[in-house]
Amino acid sequence: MNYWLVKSEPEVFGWDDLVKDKVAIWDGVRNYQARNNLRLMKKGDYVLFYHSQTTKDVVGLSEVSQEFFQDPTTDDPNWVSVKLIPVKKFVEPVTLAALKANEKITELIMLRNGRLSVMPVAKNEFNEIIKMSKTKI
DNA sequence: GCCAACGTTGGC
DNA sequence: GCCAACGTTGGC
Repeated sequence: MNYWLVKSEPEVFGWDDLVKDKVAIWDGVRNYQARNNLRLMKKGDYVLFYHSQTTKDVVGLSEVSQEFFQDPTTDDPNWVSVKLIPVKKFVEPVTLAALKANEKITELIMLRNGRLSVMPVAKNEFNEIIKMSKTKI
């Protein structure tokens, strides 16, 4: 099983929207690196859900419910989507500042490349983030 | 609102 | 194939 993190602007599509809709089609990705990561996602992989721009925190855990398929918002076969379902809202959101301050979190791509919207997370760092969220999975 | 970082585009 | 210019993202 692999671990991932996706970024979303809550004003466009936030955690509450995911819960309300019960499933999200993760479409509109137009970046090759992010696209490559979408293609590597397997059903059942855990996906951290991060709110960019506003609160800048990881707010919950989601899961891949369907592996990649043609992005329905374009006919260009370069672009793919996956489906995500909510697993659990974090008891305490994990802020970007807290991630930066945690010495155990060193590889997280977001801390170096602020622009990538879909990225892998190392297992030990994933576990650390879950621990920081005070949430039982 | 500004600016840094980075990806993409297009001229050569 | 290189590199400058430009656009976009996202933190501050």
